[in-house]
Amino acid sequence: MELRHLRYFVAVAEELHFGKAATRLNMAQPPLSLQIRQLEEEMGVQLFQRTKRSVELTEEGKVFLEKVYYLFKSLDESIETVRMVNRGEYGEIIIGFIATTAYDILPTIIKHYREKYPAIHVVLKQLTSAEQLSELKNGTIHIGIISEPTENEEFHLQMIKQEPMVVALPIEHPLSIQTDPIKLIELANDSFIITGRMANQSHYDGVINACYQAGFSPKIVQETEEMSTVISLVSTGMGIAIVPASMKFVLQNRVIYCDIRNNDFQTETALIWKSNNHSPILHTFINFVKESIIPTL
Amino acid sequence: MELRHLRYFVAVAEELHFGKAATRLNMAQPPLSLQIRQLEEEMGVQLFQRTKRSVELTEEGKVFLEKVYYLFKSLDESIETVRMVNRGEYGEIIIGFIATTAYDILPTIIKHYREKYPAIHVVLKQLTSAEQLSELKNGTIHIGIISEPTENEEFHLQMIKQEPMVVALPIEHPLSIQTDPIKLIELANDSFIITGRMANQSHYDGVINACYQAGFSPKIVQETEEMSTVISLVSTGMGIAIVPASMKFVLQNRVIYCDIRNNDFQTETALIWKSNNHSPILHTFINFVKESIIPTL
DNA sequence: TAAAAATACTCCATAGGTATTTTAT
DNA sequence: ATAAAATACCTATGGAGTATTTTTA
Repeated sequence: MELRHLRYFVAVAEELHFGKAATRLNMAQPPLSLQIRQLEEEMGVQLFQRTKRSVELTEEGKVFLEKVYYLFKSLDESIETVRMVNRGEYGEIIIGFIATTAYDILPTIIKHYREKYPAIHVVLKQLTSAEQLSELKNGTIHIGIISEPTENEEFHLQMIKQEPMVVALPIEHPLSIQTDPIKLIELANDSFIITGRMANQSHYDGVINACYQAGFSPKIVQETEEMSTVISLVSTGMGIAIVPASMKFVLQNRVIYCDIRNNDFQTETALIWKSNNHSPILHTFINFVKESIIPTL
Repeated sequence: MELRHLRYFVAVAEELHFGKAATRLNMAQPPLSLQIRQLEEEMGVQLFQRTKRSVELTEEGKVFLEKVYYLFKSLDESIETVRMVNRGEYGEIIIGFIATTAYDILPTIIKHYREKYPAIHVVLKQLTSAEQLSELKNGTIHIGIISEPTENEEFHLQMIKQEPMVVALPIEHPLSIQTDPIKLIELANDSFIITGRMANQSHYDGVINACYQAGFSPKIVQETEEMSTVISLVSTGMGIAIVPASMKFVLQNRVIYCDIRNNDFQTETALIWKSNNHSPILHTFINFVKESIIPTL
């Protein structure tokens, strides 16, 4: 049995006339009759009641016609789905991200991406930058959102955000009433809260380095896993912290965020993916981020 | 696109080797490669990642493989369903029946028929014998269960039950204590309750005729639509009735059923269908009734 | 260099065409 | 008499085979 037989069957079933069906199929009547007979023989069932002068569907034929309509519909949908996969509009993407992006850039990207590509199943995995590199390698995530953009021939990068660092102060801190940018050296005697070097290496090293440049070594009283925990501890008055500007909206009634004077210490957020991954879904996602998110920064 | 392309695609997708797939398909490798290329061209999508030394499915190919498995499964099921229609095991049968069979023969038939042919949707329509003949003609029922078997070249008949008539007496009736069969002439002065001639012509005429043969004309005090209403009225003491023996189980605590002496007045129940209807479901049903019900009578 | 897919070509099975017959209205 | 499907026979497309080349691990 071939699809040809089914196409011919539908034509004859709809026309109920071998001659007209043949015309519609751009073929002659005898081969059409032959093909229908072949189909009936293979199925072992009479599909049409032929009375030389008129053709009608048997009960078997009526049931089969409905089934064949459904089959062709399924086939068309299958092909369309495959084409969507090809255009990066259908499938699954597993996205790794660092915790700091969860409050700012990630929700925006995912919300708009889901709206534009509703047939793609998005899986989100919160990981450190280092973990993302290893998961990219073994294929358990397709793309990462990291904060330590280090160019490399194995991976491609796309910068998506550069933001300045700000100082987070408990509301009772003496500097919290100051409206001018703070000089880092003013914090030389403060207690610092910071995410651990394991959890966020670039941030840890960045803070240490910025303080060193300012002429002091920060006194670290507490390390945490998450940036949000840092803010939470600042709010209790345990100490101060240097955090990306995007954290400004966390606990803003109990924590004061101050800009840093002459600051060139920034945190950079980038997309990262394996350079040999040519999956259309991945590249649709990358292009989506490039086109829709970056211009709004 | 033909089913051939899909069959070949499945073979290559499962073997991930054109040579082995060709062997499995009992064909040579080059035409197989050609057919797969044709399929990819028609779909406008790469299904395999060929690297001369190894073949693997692309993301598109993986999705398509699942869809194609489903398509072949649907096709197989469709063909099997059509064959079931052909064997009279799938579809719908609309059965007309007279009210008297609803208490006895009909439930038994339908219960066992449904068990044996669960894929057939049974529709039941209670109609008079006359109504069944007209509904058979216009095709709104497929088979009837009637009580006026009149042979005819347009219809075929199959007797399914012959049962004697009995007398239904209210419990307070003088004859109700009698255990011997009643002579009809003993009922000459009784009030008769009977189903109307419109509702059940053969029964009405049969009762009149039986009384006439016994030497009297029955005094009819009430006509009803349904035989069960007749029994109900008998139970109130309004009068007596002559009913088929199968009614014996209705209201048996308040109505006494007595056999009739030297009785040759019987009610006959038969299947009836259009002689030009060769639907397998219909004939499966007829054969089922012949084989399973008649031997139990 | 060896294994596997792609090319190049050849062949023939069968889908499809033409002419005609059969059959029912 | 006519319309429509079936039959008989012919043609040719393209599916499949054989031989060979290309490619890469």
